[in-house]
Amino acid sequence: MRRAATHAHILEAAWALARRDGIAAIALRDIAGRVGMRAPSLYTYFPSKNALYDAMFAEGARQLAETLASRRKDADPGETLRARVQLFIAFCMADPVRYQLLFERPIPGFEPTQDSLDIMLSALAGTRTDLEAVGIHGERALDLLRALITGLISLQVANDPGGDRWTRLQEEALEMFLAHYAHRAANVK
Amino acid sequence: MRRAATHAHILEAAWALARRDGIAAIALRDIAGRVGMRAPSLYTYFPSKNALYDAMFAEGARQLAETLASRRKDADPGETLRARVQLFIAFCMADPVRYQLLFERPIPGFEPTQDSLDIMLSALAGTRTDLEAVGIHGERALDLLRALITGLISLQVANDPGGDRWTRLQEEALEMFLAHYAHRAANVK
DNA sequence: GTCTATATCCAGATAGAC
DNA sequence: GTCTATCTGGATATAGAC
Repeated sequence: MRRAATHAHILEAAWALARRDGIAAIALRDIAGRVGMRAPSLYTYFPSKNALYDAMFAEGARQLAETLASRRKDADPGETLRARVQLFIAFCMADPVRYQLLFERPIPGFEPTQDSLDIMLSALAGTRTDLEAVGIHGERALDLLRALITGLISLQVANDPGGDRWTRLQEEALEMFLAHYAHRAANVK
Repeated sequence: MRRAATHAHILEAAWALARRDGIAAIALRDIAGRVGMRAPSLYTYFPSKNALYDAMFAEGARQLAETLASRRKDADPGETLRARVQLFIAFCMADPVRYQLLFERPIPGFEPTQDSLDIMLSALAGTRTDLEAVGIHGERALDLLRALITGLISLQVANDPGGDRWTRLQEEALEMFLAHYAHRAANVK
């Protein structure tokens, strides 16, 4: 359908502008301009600006789900976990604006719908499984790993965009995390 | 002077509104209303809205500097480091909007002046010293510790405001970090 | 110093013609 | 489906009277 193509075209324009001006700064006028339309015509495709944001969120979440599902599954579960972390960080750095939309709350007044959040949750659900495969269980461990990864990414995006000052620490960070739990397990024995 | 008092009164009103509506959403009308003025009168005290933001930034940075300078200095340098981390996290959680202004870039078009940034830098300069006191040197270690703390705080603020799901992990996180470097040092020997 | 009035600009959203 | 015209509401900032 032509309609679906135009729909996709509008989303594409929105992403391009978001990457240029920031996700919160995109204007319907400009998006419309990019696809050869006037602003009111967008309302044929999206009932509101927040609906457009929600479609962007859902699209990003689907991309993340695909990316993480494609991770290399190694016989060594530690390698599988490493692959997940590496893919996740690469995904975030490949498009910082997408990262911001998915993991921060950059737009006052916008919250993703439950449907879109569900896509995100399903994308992230496998982390627990990969962690348990290396013998690490529990909510605390999951939260600590998330904090470690989040910290690396957010400092990277905020303070050294385009560089690798923090992302290059990812292997060391993961080793530190794994050693911490290996040590705890050994002490329990 | 009356003038200094009014100046402070305006800043106070700005903080109150920022905490209520978000730092990027405060309107000069509302700030003025809170201090019994009309919007244009604020221009007697601040030449622009960004100048007001900059004054808020500088104020927050001064508060951070005071807080960290007051940390307990223990005979055990590990305890001093722990105290610094604990104070820093408590400072951030005590006012998430202030945290956002100081450590994220929540306002499009606003960047703090060099003078204000210098206050921040001086507030944070002691971290390296405290780290070196426990025998941990180098930029990588500093960056990794920063990532760990940043991750805990940003997840806490974003996903469990008012709770302690992540901040309660701070001791474990610091132990993990210290053990990592202790282990590396032992291996080098 | 503070006010009213206004300039200037921007946004999202809707009505209704074509 | 797309357009023009408009509604509604918001903002920062300035001019000039008092």
